[in-house]
This record gives sequence, structure tokens and C-alpha cells, in this order.
Amino acid sequence: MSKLIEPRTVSGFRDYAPNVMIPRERILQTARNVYRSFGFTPIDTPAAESLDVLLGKGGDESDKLVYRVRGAKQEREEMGLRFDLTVPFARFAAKNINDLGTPFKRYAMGPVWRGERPGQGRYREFWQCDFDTIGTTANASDTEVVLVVNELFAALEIPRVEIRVNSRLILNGLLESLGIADKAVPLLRSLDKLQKIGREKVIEEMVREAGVSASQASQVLALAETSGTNEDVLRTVSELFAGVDNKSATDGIRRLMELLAVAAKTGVPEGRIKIDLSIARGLDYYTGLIFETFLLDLPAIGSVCSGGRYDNLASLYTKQVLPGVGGSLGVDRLLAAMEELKHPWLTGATTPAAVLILQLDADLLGEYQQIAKTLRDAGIATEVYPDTKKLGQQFQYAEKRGYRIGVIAGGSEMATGTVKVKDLTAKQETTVPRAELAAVVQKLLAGPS
RNA sequence: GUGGCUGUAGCUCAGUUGGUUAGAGCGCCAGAUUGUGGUUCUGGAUGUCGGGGGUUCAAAUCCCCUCAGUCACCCCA
Repeated sequence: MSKLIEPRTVSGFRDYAPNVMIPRERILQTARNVYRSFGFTPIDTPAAESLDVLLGKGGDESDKLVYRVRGAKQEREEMGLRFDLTVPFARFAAKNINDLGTPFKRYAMGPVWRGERPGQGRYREFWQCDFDTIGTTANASDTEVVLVVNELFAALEIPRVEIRVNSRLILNGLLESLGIADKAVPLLRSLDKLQKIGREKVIEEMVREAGVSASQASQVLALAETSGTNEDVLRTVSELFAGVDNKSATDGIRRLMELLAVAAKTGVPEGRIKIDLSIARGLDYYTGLIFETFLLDLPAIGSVCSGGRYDNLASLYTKQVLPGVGGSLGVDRLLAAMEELKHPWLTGATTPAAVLILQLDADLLGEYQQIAKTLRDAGIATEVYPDTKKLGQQFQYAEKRGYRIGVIAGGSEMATGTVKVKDLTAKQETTVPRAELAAVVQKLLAGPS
């Protein structure tokens, strides 16, 4: 006998078993429905892109994390796997914008790959679910993004979230007034770590990495740490810039105010959106709105949905200016959080079917499939057990996989035109005429699981 | 990519200063019950001790390499 190959997965990549895949697909489906309800339209792009497209010009950092694709032997072109959905979208937009027209709203969901060190909740292959509007700088689109996020978490049955919003316009305005606008990238990257490493270390890092003075750094932090209600924060910031003519900051303040007003009018609950001037987002392409979404019951896991506005998405690929705003749901992180929070979607079931028809008599297979079809036609996912094993074993199978209902039909039921319906969680059994089966099952399924 | 820690049955782990056929609980399978599952009882199976190499009369135990996981840095979803 030849030696077996170990059935391993490579580092940072993993399998998704049914108990994970079932809630995962539900999350994806929910996101899709919400995005579509706002008119975002689906697009997809290839997993692999030419290396020059992926790496652009700022190649040094992304160069390290891009997976190279070797291609077939005779192929020449250097390819890499996409490391996010934004870069391919920029390429797509630059290529097709004339046909698409602007503004253009799209969503995309799919795997991306990064050659980083894997850790808990961090993988080398993971999914992103992006939605963006490009081709307009209107604040209406910024506002819509936040409304989408609000709807998204409502639909996910996770109401206890806080969407923390900020504006790079305000941050940049401050840096301008301090005369350190040219250090924005390293400064904001440090500021972004405020929650994680604390103010002392942030100041230290700003001095070291950005070369600003300690007093400049603490002024940045002073603004970022402005707290209170949204109104308080806006008032404080307005006062700070009252005397000076700072177009960037006043513009940022105005846009946030409008966003909050529209959200309130749309019925977004009080407190759901919170201005947090310390939200900075490490990525340097953001230019206006920036936001992160935290779970109130598990803030430590970090943002599960983030994004913002960027002035020019596709400048690498076209001369046409394409401003945009959007966000991205971190499915895998969210799933980890839902597991931690014992979210009702994570039932542990490993079957998508609700009903299992037990097999008592192989000669009745036609009857069983007929019953199954009736249920399926009524929209109830139904499975027929393939073997005539002992009933106890069939019940165990049903329980282990999480079917909600068992249907038992043997000789005596056939004779009377009935079936036995067993609620597997309540362990109660009733005999019903076959004609009423679908209705009875539907009623049982509507109850608590 | 750099450094630390971990790796023993499906799962959680035990395994004394290297010393005979590597253990426990839970789970799993079968039977008690030839039309009924979470309890009980009885019986049963299960491990290349992550992988490879070395030291030794003898390695799960010591050394080297490698793979995977995990923590910190880095970066981020």
C-alpha cells in the first residue's frame, strides 16, 4: 500500500464545515439583500490580476503580502491574487466607467488573499463584502453608507452596535493648522492605535515615526479625545476652528452634521451613530468620512464593518477622477464575534433541512419522496433518510444534525392516510392527515426552535 | 518577515529523574429494546505520541530540522 498523503490545509487557509458554513451563508445572503435594497448592483472581478495592476506604485508594503500566481508553464505574465476588493474595483471602474456611467453603486463579495502571519481570527484567505458608490462627492452618498450599515446590522439581528464616524477633513484641518499636514500618514496611523496602546505610547510613536514635537502630538490627541454627545463634540470642534479660516475642517463638520440630521430623520436610533474623533483608519487613501462599527457587547474584537470616503479611487488606472465612498463587512471576524456572543443564528445545526422523513419500510420509498415533495413545494427543506435503520438511530442522526421535525410513516399510517409529525426539540408527536402535513409543519417551524 | 510558547485517541488533558504491551474523562460504535433519539446498564474500537533525522541498550520524554497552531512586533478584516 502506498503511503497516504496527510489531508492538511496550508497555513492560514482553512476548511469551512457545515456548522460554520450555514450561518456564514446566511450572513452573506443578508448583506447581499441589504446592499441590493439600496440599489447597489453586483459585480465580480477575477481572483488574479496582473502584478502591475495589483502593486500599483506603492509597491513596497503590498509587495510583501501579495500572493504570486505562477500560471501554466508556457505563460509569461506575472500575476498575483487580489488582497482586497477595492483595488480590483478601481481597475474595473477605470476600464468600464464609460459604459457604467456615474454615479455607480456596486457591491462585491468574495475571497481575498494576504501573505501575512495568521493568528486567531486572522487568515491568509478571507472574505470581504464591499459596497461603494463612485462618481460623486455628494454628502448624500456618505450618509447613505451609514444608513446601509445601520440596516445591515438590524438585518443581521445585531442591534447593539455603535457606528463611530469621523472625518479626515477635520483631522487634516487640524494638522494643517498645526503646520504638520505633510506628516498626516504616519500621524493618523499612530492615532488609529489609540484604543489599543493608549495615549502615552501614541505620542511616543508620533514623535518617533512622524518627527513632530511632543506638544504637537498631544494637541492632535487633545482633539481626538474630545468626548461627549455628538452635539458636544461638534460644538467643541466648531469653536476650535471658529477663528481660523479652515475650509477643510468646516466642511468636514458641516458634512457630519448633515449626516447625523438625515440619519435621525430616517429613524436611526439615538446613540447608534457616534462621532469619535479618534477614529483614523490606517489606510492613507481616505479623504473624508471614515467610520468603524463596534459591537457594544464585544468591542474588543475590533471593527466589524468599516470604510469611508476617498477622493480618487482609480487614479492609478485612469485620468478620470473617480471619487467614492463605501464600506466593507468583515464576515469572518463578525462570525467569530457572533459565536462568542451566542447569536441565535449559530444553532450548531449541520443541515439546511428542517424536516427528516424517517424510513421504516423500503417498499414505501415512493410514498416518502411524495411526502417530501409536498413539503418542499411548500418551501420546507426536507430530507428522506436513505436506509431502513432502527428508528432510534435515525432519531439520533436527526438530533445530531439539528433537524427540527421528524416525519414517521409506516404501515399503520399508510392505512389511515396519516403521518406522525414529531417536534424533535419539544419531543412531542401528533398524528395528522397527510393533506394537512405541510400546514402543520409550517406552524411548528414558526414557533421557537 | 522577526522573536516567545505549544503540538499525546474525535475533544479536553495525564504520562513521575529517558525504561516493558501509552492512560483517563467525555464522545463514538454495538447490544439490552426486530416502530421512536437526550437517562441507565453491558460490551467494543480508536493513537505513524504533528512529521523527518540524531544521541542511546532503550525516546512521548534529550538534541537538530521541518510543519501547524498561538502570543508579541508589523499590518489589517
